[in-house]
Amino acid sequence: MFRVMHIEHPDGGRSLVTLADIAQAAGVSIATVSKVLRGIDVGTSAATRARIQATAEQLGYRRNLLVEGMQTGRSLTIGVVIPPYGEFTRRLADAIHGRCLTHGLIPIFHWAPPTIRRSDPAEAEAEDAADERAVLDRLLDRRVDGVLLYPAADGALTSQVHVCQAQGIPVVAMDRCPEPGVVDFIGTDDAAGARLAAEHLLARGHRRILIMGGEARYASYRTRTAVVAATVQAAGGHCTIAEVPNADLDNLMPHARRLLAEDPAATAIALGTDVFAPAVYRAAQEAGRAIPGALAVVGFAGLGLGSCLRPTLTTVAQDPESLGSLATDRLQERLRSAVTGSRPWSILLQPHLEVRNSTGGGPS
Amino acid sequence: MFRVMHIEHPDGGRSLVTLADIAQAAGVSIATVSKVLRGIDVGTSAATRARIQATAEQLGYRRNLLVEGMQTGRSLTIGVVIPPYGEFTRRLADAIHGRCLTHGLIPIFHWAPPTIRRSDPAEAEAEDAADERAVLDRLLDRRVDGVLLYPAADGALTSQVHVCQAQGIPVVAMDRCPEPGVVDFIGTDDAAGARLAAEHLLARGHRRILIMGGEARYASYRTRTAVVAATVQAAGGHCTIAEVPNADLDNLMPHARRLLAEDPAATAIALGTDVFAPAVYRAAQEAGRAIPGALAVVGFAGLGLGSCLRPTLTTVAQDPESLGSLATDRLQERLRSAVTGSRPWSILLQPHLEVRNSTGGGPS
DNA sequence: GTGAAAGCGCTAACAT
DNA sequence: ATGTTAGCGCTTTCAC
Repeated sequence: MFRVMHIEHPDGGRSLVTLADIAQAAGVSIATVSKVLRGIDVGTSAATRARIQATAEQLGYRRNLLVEGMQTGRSLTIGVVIPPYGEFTRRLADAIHGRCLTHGLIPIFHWAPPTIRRSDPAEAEAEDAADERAVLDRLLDRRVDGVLLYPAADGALTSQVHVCQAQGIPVVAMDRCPEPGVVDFIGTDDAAGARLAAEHLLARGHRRILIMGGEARYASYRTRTAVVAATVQAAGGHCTIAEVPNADLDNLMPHARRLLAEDPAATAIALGTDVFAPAVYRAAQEAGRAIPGALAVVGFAGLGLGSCLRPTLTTVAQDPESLGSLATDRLQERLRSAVTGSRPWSILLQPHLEVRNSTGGGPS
Repeated sequence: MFRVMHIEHPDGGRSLVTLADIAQAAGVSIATVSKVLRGIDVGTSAATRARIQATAEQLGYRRNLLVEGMQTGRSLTIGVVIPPYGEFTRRLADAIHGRCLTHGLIPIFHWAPPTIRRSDPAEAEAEDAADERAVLDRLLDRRVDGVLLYPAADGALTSQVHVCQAQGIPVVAMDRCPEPGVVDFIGTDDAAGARLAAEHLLARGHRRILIMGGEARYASYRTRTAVVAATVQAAGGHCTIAEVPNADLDNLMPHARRLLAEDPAATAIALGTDVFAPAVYRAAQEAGRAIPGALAVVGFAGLGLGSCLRPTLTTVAQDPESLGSLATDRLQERLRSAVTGSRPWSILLQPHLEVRNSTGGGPS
């Protein structure tokens, strides 16, 4: 096979130019070209350096990261496993992507394929786990240098984390933790957030409070529900709690109606997630209860949705941007200090209360 | 459930199992292992095959796609360039990802880094272009097999498309076209959508109609605005048009207010995108105009936002899922038939009207 | 200062 | 039915 080499202007038809091509064109060895192009200073003369740079540029050379990756054992990619659940994860992904670019890494995103929901939760969970496993394997096949994990549930993927660690591939878990203390973890302080929500309602005089909590199999939702309830009760209030599945508006409505009906004397409702808000708003409307007059609502997440709703939703705002940035930066550190450096690291981001109209506060 | 493997690797643990390891353990040659593991039938005996499979499994072999990619010239990855503009692109990305998995490909997403908005549009555009260029280059460095492109604007990236094509890397453009007729393209039929919107308003008796159009430098927005106006005028109606930048709620408000004030006799407004709706809703409220009673609103996009708003937003619904799936499938075809197969392909998806409350129709 | 040479882990012709 | 032999494009000693 012969190689056709055109010398054209920079943007011209660049085909697969190799170091060998440059070496030949510049009259030096491949080794020298390699060193110069990667900025490794072994005392190459300025003249040679310039000539090589120019030749490379002229031939339209592009590094081959597949080969470099194989060669150096560093593919300059990281794997990111995220489920496709909407705005939160999207913002998270954006943040990760941004930080990766500044680190010269490229993230390979792998949202676990949307699982067909089984009626049997255990079955569904098993399937989720299998999916995520497969996904992680595919990432490892690509020889990613590290992995950012957003497990489907707490405790998911522990075995996969071990596989990674055994291979010396750093892992940072986000939002949900596969195995506390064993892997770097960064999440949100749900307890603190729940306290903010509860105290806000208490401060506004509410004592009978509904809690529309998310699925209890997620630690985040468990914590939020429990802490709101505890805080309210400690203040002499009373809570009525419902556990509600993650679903779309239509499927959420029955739950919302039922909960509102369960304690008509309740004057406020705390949500496990902003996602429940539209259903609650509509159910309240159906029941002829004005928000915030007859029912105050506080969400959890800080999604954009909250400011679209009328009245705007008071919510405990999380910070997916920081979550993503910090996780990425941490992973990068692990990557740099090669091996198992310091102890696993575990930090919780503090959410803050975004007071808006659904609790009678805020501007606009 | 999971099997614990205590295979101490001679290499000190860090390095992964290679074909050579398997070959040695199974007492065969590397080539045979390679063939068996890739399912290439050259008449290998069932016994050998089984032995190799078992050994590979036992040693926990994982293929090295970096090497395979270098070797075969097919990295089994595709590059996806998408700007980070929210729900639409997120749904698009999801669809792409899903289809990639079924094709055994892995998408490498690269949303162009959010540009700092320059006051000078030309400058901003130049910057966008530079960003996207860099992004595409990074993808090519990774030796992606193909590229899915969502250009920042029509006509963007044309030179990059040529680079790809010169290298034999298939490109499919989505939603906006770098260069009609030169590259595979799939988009939405904006004209048809605009007609749907206009005819809907006309059918409801509206004759004085406001158009809050998106930035005219995007062909989509230009088309939507022009076709709505033309359709309305053809029916003897009258339009007042404003071009509005893509911005957040606060920055949108002045535009919305101004437009509403400009023709107080107008009874309806057509939006270039659903994103404008919250601002219009608020401006209408400020002006004491009820929706849909005193002002009918029709959006364009079909975002989830529309069903959160009260009243729910009638909108021309696009279909990012189909867009992504079709684009991916098309790229896959190009990948299979190796070289420049058939003529560039260009199709437009038909949007449909989602009638909801903001025009006085629909349920709920 | 620069280059020759030995791989990296794998695929793919060609032998046997 | 299986093994041998070249590479792929690059990095990395270690000579000259």
